[in-house]
Amino acid sequence: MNSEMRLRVLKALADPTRLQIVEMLATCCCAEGVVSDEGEIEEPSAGEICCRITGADKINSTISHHLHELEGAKLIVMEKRGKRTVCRLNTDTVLDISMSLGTLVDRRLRKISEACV
Amino acid sequence: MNSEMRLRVLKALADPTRLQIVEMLATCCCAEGVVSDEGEIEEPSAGEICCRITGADKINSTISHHLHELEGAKLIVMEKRGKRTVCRLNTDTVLDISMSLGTLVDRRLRKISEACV
DNA sequence: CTAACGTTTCTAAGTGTATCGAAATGAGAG
DNA sequence: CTCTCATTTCGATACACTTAGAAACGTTAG
Repeated sequence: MNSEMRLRVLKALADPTRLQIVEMLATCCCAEGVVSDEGEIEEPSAGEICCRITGADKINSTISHHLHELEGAKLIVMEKRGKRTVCRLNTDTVLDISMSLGTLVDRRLRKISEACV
Repeated sequence: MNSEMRLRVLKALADPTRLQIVEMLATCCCAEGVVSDEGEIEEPSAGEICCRITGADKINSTISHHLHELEGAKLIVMEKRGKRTVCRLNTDTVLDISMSLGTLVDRRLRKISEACV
């Protein structure tokens, strides 16, 4: 990850709504691979994310804007499925930025980071 | 680190000038404990940081503002020494935010994080 | 004491960005 | 095709933040 992208990721995370979306995607479905009754991985649509964040029943332009901001920073992946647009966390980018910050200050993390590559 | 503080740290890092300051403090002096000729750890003053970032010979209000923003996010520690104000990185906060993001997506990091406490 | 130095505070200007309502788009249902 | 639903795009407003210059502040040197 180059310097420009690192800044973009940090800017994307530095907003309360967007951070909330990322945390929600991380805990509720993608990281652990939660499986639905039908045996498929649950991936919330933009509208469902909006519902959980704001309580509104329909997606609004604000959440749509934030989702595309996160997509631009490669923090999430969006995929059109019929009428819906499903979203999942891009765990690679989250790990990248975490390691990028951690290796600034800790030699042990630097070794772990190298070992993970 | 609570949610409010996490957001403040991310906002502090999500600015090119401030990120540059943090990276500079991490690489040039504090993380490795670089030692000066006099046998003391080198801690740059606000003016020296400004010089390295902007090339200006004197500190300007913009850099001063950014330094206090970083201090408010506990990313750096500022200490008055006579006329100078020396700065050093607060490695604990950098590690905290790194782990906070990493543990969102990776079980292995969660274990490392627990082991480090 | 005064002068010089490093830094901070104040004030103002300009930029960026979050937010919202309304209109537009696109896909599926009937 | 028409209607509905999920989402995006557009346009406008409001707020926060970066930046910069000038003045003020505290400290050290002479």
